[in-house]
Amino acid sequence: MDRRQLKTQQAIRQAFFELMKRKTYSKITVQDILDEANVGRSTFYEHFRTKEELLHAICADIFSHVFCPSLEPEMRHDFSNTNDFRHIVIHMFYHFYEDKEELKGILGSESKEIFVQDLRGYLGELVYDYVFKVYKNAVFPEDLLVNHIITSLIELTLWWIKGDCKETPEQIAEYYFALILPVLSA
Amino acid sequence: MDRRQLKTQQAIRQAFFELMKRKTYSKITVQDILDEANVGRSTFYEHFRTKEELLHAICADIFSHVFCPSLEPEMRHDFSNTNDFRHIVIHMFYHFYEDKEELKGILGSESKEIFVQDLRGYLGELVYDYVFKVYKNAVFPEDLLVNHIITSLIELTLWWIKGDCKETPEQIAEYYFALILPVLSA
DNA sequence: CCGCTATCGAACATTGTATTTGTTATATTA
DNA sequence: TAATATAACAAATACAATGTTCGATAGCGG
Repeated sequence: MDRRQLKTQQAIRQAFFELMKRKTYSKITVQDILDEANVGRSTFYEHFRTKEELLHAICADIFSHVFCPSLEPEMRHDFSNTNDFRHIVIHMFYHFYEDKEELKGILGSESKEIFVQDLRGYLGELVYDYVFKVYKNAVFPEDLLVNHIITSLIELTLWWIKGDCKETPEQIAEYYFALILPVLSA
Repeated sequence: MDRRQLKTQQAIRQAFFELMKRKTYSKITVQDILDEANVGRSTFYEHFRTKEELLHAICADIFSHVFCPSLEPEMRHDFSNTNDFRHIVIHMFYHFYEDKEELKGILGSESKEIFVQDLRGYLGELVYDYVFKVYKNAVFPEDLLVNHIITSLIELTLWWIKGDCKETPEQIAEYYFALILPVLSA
C-alpha cells in the first residue's frame, strides 16, 4: 500500500481518538477531523464515505485483534469442551483491556451503539454455537436465551470499561459466567 | 390548557407516530413533522426546542402510564413482600403491550437509545431497592448486579416487542424472573 | 527519471436546524 | 359580547455541516 495512503489513514484514526478525548462522537464534525489530522477535505472522502464509516473501520480494527481467526484455530467451532468459550471470552477481555483508553472514548458517547452493533455481529454465531452445547432444558425460547447471553456479555463489558477496568480480565470473565451459567443449567 | 395548544401537541405527536411507520427516526425531519401535522414551523419550536425533546416528551407520556404513582400506592417502597416487584414488572409489560405499535416504531430505529436511556432512569431506584431485599450473597459488586438486573429487563423488553409481543405479559415476566432469580440466589 | 495517483484546497450545491418578524386567528375573562 | 392576551402562522434568514467537483501540486514506485 502506498505510504501516503497509510499515512493519512493513520492520521485520521489518530485524530479521531484525540478528538474523542475532548468531545462526544456526535459533536465531532468532519471538519474537526480534517483540522486535527491535517488532511484535505476531499482526501477524507476518498477514504471514507461518511464519519460513520470511519467509526466502523475503527471498530473493525479493534475486533480484528480480538477475534483474530489465525491465533486460535483449535478453539473454534469445537465446543465439546466448554472451556473453549471461556478462553475466548477471557481473550476478548484482555484485548479490550489493551484498548481501554480508546474504548472509553467510543463507549462514552453515541458511538457506543455502533460499536455494540458490530460486536453483536461478531458474537452472534459464537454464542449460538456455545449455548446449545451446554443448554439442556427447554425453559426459554432459543433466541431469547441467545440474546440474553450475548447481551449480558456486552453489557458487562460496557460496565467494566466505564468503571475504568478495575477488575482483571479473568475476574470479569468469572463474573460473566457466574451471571449466565445458573441460567443455562436451571 | 388552551385548546389550541392541546390540538397542536396532539397533532405533532400523532404526526410523529405516523411518520415512524414509514421512516426511521433520524430520517424524519422537522419539516416532515410540520407537513404531516399541518403545523407552522415557529409553532413547533414554541412547543419543543428540538426533535429530540419531542421524543423525550413522548417517552414521558408512555412512562407516565407505566410508572403511574397514584395507581399503585401500596406497592411502592415496600419490597418486604418480593411479589410487589413482580407485579410492577407485569404491570409494565401490560402497558407496553398496549403501546405495542408505537413502541415498535420507536424501538426499531435510533430513537431506541433515548427510550432505553429514559427507561433506565425510571427503573434505577426501583430495581436497586428490590435487589437488596432479595440478594444475600456478596458474589458480585453491587452496581454490577443492579446493572445486570436492569439491563436484562430492558433487553428482554426489546426482544419481546421486536418479536411483535407474541408472548403474554405474564409469560414474559416469568421468563424475566427465570433469568434473574437464579443469579440473585446463587 | 517518468508516469501514476494521492493529496490539497477552494468553491459549490444541498440539506437541515433554529430564530426572528409581523400578521392573523382563536381563546379566555370581565 | 367586547377587550385582551396569546397561540398559530408564513416567510425570510442566519447558520452549520455534509458531501462533491476540479485543477494544480507533490510524492511514490517501477
